[in-house]
Amino acid sequence: MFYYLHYCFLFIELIFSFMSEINLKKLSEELGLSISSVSKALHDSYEISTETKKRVLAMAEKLNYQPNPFARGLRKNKSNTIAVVIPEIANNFFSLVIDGIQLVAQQKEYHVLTYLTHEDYINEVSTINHLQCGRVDGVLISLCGETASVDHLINLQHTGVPIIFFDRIPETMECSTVTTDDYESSFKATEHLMLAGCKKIAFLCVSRFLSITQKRMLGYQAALQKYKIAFDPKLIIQCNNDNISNQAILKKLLSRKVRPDGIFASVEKLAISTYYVCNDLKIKIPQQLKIISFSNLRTASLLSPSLTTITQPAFEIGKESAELLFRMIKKKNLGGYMNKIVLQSSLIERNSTVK
Amino acid sequence: MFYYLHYCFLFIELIFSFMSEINLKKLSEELGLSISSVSKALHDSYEISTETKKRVLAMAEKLNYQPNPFARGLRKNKSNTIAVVIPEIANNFFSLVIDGIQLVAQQKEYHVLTYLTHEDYINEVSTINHLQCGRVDGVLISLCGETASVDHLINLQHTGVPIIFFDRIPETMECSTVTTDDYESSFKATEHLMLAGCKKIAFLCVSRFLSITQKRMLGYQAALQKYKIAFDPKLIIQCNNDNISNQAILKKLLSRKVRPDGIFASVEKLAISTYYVCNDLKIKIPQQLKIISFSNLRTASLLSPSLTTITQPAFEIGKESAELLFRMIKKKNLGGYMNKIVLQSSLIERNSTVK
DNA sequence: CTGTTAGCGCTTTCAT
DNA sequence: ATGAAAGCGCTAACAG
Repeated sequence: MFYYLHYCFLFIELIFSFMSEINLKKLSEELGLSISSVSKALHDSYEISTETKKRVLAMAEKLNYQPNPFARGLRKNKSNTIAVVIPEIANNFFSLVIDGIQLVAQQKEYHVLTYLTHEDYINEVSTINHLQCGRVDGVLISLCGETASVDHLINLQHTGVPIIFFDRIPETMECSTVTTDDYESSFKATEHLMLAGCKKIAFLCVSRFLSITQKRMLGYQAALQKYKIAFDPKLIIQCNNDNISNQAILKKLLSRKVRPDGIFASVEKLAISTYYVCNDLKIKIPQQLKIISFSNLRTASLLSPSLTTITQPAFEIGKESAELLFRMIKKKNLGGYMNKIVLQSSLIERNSTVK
Repeated sequence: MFYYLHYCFLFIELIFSFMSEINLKKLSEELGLSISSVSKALHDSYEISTETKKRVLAMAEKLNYQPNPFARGLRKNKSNTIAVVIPEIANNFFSLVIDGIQLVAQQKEYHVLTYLTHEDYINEVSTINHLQCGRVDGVLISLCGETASVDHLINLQHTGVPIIFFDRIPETMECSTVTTDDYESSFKATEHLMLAGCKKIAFLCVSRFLSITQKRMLGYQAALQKYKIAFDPKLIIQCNNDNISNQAILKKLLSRKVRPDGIFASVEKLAISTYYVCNDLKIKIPQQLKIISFSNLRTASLLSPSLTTITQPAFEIGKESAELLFRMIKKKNLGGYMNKIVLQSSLIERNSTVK
């Protein structure tokens, strides 16, 4: 019995010896120096002799010393962390954006917290509120489709946290943004369909009041106008975030007696849903219906038939946004100039879509 | 001049008043209570009267008090954060996994740090080492394809951080894992090709020494054996992480005088590359070459022709992994039993691939 | 039921 | 060139 206990304690001790985090105190004891000297040495302070610095660095390396991020964060009021808030991640556009963000963050030795709102406004608000307390040095966000008010973001900005909005930006708030040429590219996309002979082009969107939806719709309307085609509000199709219900909506659209002959999907997933519905309804793409879509689908040209896309430079959006954010963090540039970066999308024609 | 300075100060003051984080001290001053009472009230301690609790809660709400995560983390030695370490994010499998992880993390009010290794061992090691110092309460990881030694992970485990490996797991380390039935599903996939008439099936992989590659290859070999087809090492094609060079490799493979009549891609991207190469070489799928692939491509059935897939339950893998991790965090179950969870993949036949 | 205080690990000012 | 000590905001043990 006692032997058992004895071993038990030995075991526990073993665990604890493993678990012992090495901190400045242990390091300094090991070196016979004071805590502050070690700290200074690790920060390459001019106050410390080269000899000592070498010893400290060697020992830190040997014991694999890693400074406690909480102690440092508490003391310096800096987290070395940024937050990325996006509607969803299982999405080619957003996962590419994150890729770009991570690249820059890694270079700057920053950590990246990711949050998903699932297009839910309540989620967005509570996520942002959790960021009020210095958990992050900056925030990158693409608004959820239901964002009604941006008060939560204004509050966050007021607490001194730099925010960069990308792609889905607020209209009623002074802020830095990274976007693409939504109006121009939508104009071109619509024109593309009309040049291919379309007369009744439906515009599919998820959230009518989102900045990008607005701009894309304006581009669509302007193109119609150029070709003297009357704008028909019945061809603006408001979908949502649920694929099943979207397919029902699209089924209804494509079963109308006067069916559209072209689809402009302002979001990738709506184009995909259209494909499935066309398959059900035996509608031939592109003979009976031509489709163009905003999309970052890497297999777009392999689809049957392939999908002509407006492709946003998602990776670059991530990179630019992150770089802009780090510039703001560095300069503590708040209340100053707000930056507006606009990148170019590219229209990728896949021959089988038109003709 | 002096006026200018004056305004300058006013401005700075304004900024600071905005930026003033409210902490327990301010809250307690506002309420005329001690800091500890406020803290206890916020934690719903039995020591505090209902009346006081109400007052405190109301004031905290009013001032939108958020506890400083660094102070709390430092004190409690707990971060309320987990890390997810994956090879890449612009990948249907991994982004779905993250989706599952985030769902669970959000429920548990945890934060999620994401790190990408880009299949680079050096990156993996340095990422893991940065996690030694209590930055996270647990780690979810899928190994990079070049992982040579797992010492960095053993070290991390020894410091007391629970680790769950998913999909790509180490072979030489006692650990908890969440995987899928790679052997069985690969067997079925290979069998599927053989039943469709294939005699020379090439096996494409990215990293030969990865656990999943091994298991998938064993399933492939076992199926060959069942159908009395001799195993040909020349049909094991080692690719890498670069699409361009992979296409060159595949081009070479498909230009052999005795060309394979079936492809089993152990990774989605290799199947896609095969499609592109076949297009170049005018090889008809599936007439001249049948393809099956591990894949989470949501548009697999829209590809031309559609791709038959073994689809791993990526979202569930994420959920299960995260849930297991939180159980370990709660129980501080280290050195104890290691859990091994195995989920089922599903073989999704798309009619156009075979026949 | 409420208040006082020590201390988590680190940085930084000041003293030597 | 090195060390002592205060304090970041919070929690928890202890005192009253």
